[in-house]
Amino acid sequence: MALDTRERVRRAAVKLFAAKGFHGTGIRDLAQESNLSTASLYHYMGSKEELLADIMRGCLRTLLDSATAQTTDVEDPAIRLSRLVKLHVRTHARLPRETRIVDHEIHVLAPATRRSVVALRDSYESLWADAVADGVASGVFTTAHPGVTRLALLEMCNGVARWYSPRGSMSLDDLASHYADVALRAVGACPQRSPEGQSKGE
Amino acid sequence: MALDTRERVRRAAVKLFAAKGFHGTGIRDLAQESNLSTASLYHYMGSKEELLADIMRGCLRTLLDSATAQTTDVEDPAIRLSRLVKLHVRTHARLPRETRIVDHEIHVLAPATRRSVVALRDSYESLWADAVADGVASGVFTTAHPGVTRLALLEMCNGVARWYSPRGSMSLDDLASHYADVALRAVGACPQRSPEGQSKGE
Amino acid sequence: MALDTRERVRRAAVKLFAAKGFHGTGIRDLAQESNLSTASLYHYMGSKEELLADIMRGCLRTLLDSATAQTTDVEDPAIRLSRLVKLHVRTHARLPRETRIVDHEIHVLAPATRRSVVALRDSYESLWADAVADGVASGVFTTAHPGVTRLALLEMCNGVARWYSPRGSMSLDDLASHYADVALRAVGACPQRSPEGQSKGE
Amino acid sequence: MALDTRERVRRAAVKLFAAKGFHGTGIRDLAQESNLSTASLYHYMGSKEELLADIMRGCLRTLLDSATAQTTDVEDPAIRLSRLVKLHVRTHARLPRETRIVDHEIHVLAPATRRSVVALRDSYESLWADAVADGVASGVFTTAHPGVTRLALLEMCNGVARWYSPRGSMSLDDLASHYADVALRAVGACPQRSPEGQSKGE
DNA sequence: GATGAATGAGCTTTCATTCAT
DNA sequence: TATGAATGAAAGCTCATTCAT
Repeated sequence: MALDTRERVRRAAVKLFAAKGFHGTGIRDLAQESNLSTASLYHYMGSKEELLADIMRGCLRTLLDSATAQTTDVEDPAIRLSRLVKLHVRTHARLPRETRIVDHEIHVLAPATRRSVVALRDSYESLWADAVADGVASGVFTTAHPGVTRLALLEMCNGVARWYSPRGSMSLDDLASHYADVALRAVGACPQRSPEGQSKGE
Repeated sequence: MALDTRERVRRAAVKLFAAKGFHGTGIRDLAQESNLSTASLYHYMGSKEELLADIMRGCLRTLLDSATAQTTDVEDPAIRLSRLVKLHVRTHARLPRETRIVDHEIHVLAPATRRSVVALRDSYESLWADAVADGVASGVFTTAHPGVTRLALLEMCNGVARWYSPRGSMSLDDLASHYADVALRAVGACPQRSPEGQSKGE
Repeated sequence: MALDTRERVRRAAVKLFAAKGFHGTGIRDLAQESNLSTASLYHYMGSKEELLADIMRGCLRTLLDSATAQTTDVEDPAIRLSRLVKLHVRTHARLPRETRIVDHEIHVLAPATRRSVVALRDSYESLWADAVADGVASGVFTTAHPGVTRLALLEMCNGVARWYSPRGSMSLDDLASHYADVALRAVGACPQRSPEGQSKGE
Repeated sequence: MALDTRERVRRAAVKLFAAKGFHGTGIRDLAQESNLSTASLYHYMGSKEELLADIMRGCLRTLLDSATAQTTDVEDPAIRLSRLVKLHVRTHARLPRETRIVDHEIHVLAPATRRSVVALRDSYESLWADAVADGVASGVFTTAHPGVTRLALLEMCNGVARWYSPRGSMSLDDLASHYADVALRAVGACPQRSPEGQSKGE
């Protein structure tokens, strides 16, 4: 099954933006990597910046949708946080380039576009904030600085995208579970009675 | 006390590289921020890339020297790791822009320069690796994947540079201690009997 | 017949490089003379230096090919030398700008490019050297310093590019014949019995 | 005896202008070659262009003065031409860099300066023109195109600066005599009865 | 006499993008 | 759909020169 041209361009952009940065990647680099002329490129994207924004929004939307699906109607804040962490870690391990782009290149976007991306990110992070806040409210979590804790946990998990290798010694499931444990400990929950079994889902 | 021009240029670069990225920062931006003409800029730097490399090396050397000073002749691996984490967190909280530049812009450097910077970073990280390895060897730490643990901890601490604000609710000392606790837990040490009192030093 | 753009650029470069020198000619001068923007210029050339090298190689290749065609299978060294001189003079009179560029700007080229151009020039000059050497070997020529003689003759003929004007009082044929006579005298041959009739060809 | 600084600058300029061309030589190159700072350079020269003009004028004035001294009050046009050629050849062999600068870089000069240099050159060349004209008028020379002949002879001799090496197989005296012979033959004089003995003088 | 500091103007080249075909 | 041609703007950097010290 031949790869859709638009998708080829997207992948080229993901590869190059992650490796050399948005400003370090020229339109000619994208064209070459996509096996297209620079002019043809513009049949498949609006502008370089829109291409970047599309990648970011796609990544964040997937994350947000998955996270929403996995936490909706889940009462226990510990289970919610655990699932969020596992999903986040898995996503950053599997799509390190997309997630690094989201993490590193937001400053590039023009204000209007940036707002739309940041809004998505905020929606996603509010799932984390809610889980933490609910845990604190119900007495399951104890943390003096919920906001700080949320950010610290998020950044810790983001880091996975910068070092995880599927060829390494650790399985993705173990990794995700390990990070979930660390997170629950960080909010003062008792992860030794694991809130739920190994979740494979994403 | 008037600020040395060379230092003014360095600060301008730190500010702009951190905010807009190396490739997103033009030589004219640097000149304006330094209150210099673009031509004058070149009295105080070799090239834009050398300026970047100098900033990176300066940051890493300071970190390496401080870390070495604080861990040399310290037997206990838990104390060493604790001090490394605290220093790292403090440095990333106090110099978030320098450290983010080190973390984000290494790919920009030409191979030869990159090697020199990476060598410094490796020297620094080997202090972490040694502490973890010694702890494991002496049975104080238990971690199945020392390499992964080191990277995960480093990235967790790096994250501080991306969110910490001195105007926030958490003091730098509390933050550093907190991260040290998390780190010791992550390697299976027992931080409840804190390996040493609150160290204020850097 | 409209002039190919690439050729327009080449002619502009020939005109300007000859008049103001390579380093004295800016990319903006070339663009203006070619009726192109500076950016468009780069559709038709690799770089300013490659444009120069192309001009040089084109000129030398034409000269080499013509010279080879006119001297191959010619036994008599006097006839060969005579033809080489006439061709050289004619070429320098007709294409004074190209030939002056070849003569004046070789030092500009980067080492690798320079080697390729010098190799062409050496191939061409070896035709002269062979003619002289064969003439000496067969006793037709007498010159104590064949290498010096070759260089002196070449430089004498190169000079034509610096002063000949088609509006002057001397026809190109007369000029070429005259130089051939001088050359044969210089190697001690007897040109009064002209080695061949007036050759109009090139 | 230490070398006067002004003279050191002049020699540096001669070396570099000859090797890389006027426009190919930067003020920094000159400073480095002179062991001076760029600012100090301006104590010893007016501007880069004036330095060039000074070199040219110096070279031409020396040539003109020597030529005048050697031909004044000499009746025989053959002797005059012979001496002019010998002097010219010797000068171009001994000072190939200065003479090449005169030959190659006149187009660089601003109109006013150029006029002053060209005036000197014209004065010098008029000695040649006079010798040829007198020879033709008195019937000693026969050449249908005196102007062309003068230019061709001059260029032939100029060529010496581009190839002569003092380490070569030919002495300077032989070379100069040889060129004088060629020149006299070219104007139809009979050099076999050499117009005068070997002149060593310059 | 010597020079670090400074600069406006300029350099060659590349940028992202458009458009006619 | 695809692309050669085209470009205004900007990139990083160097130019020759001046001047206060």
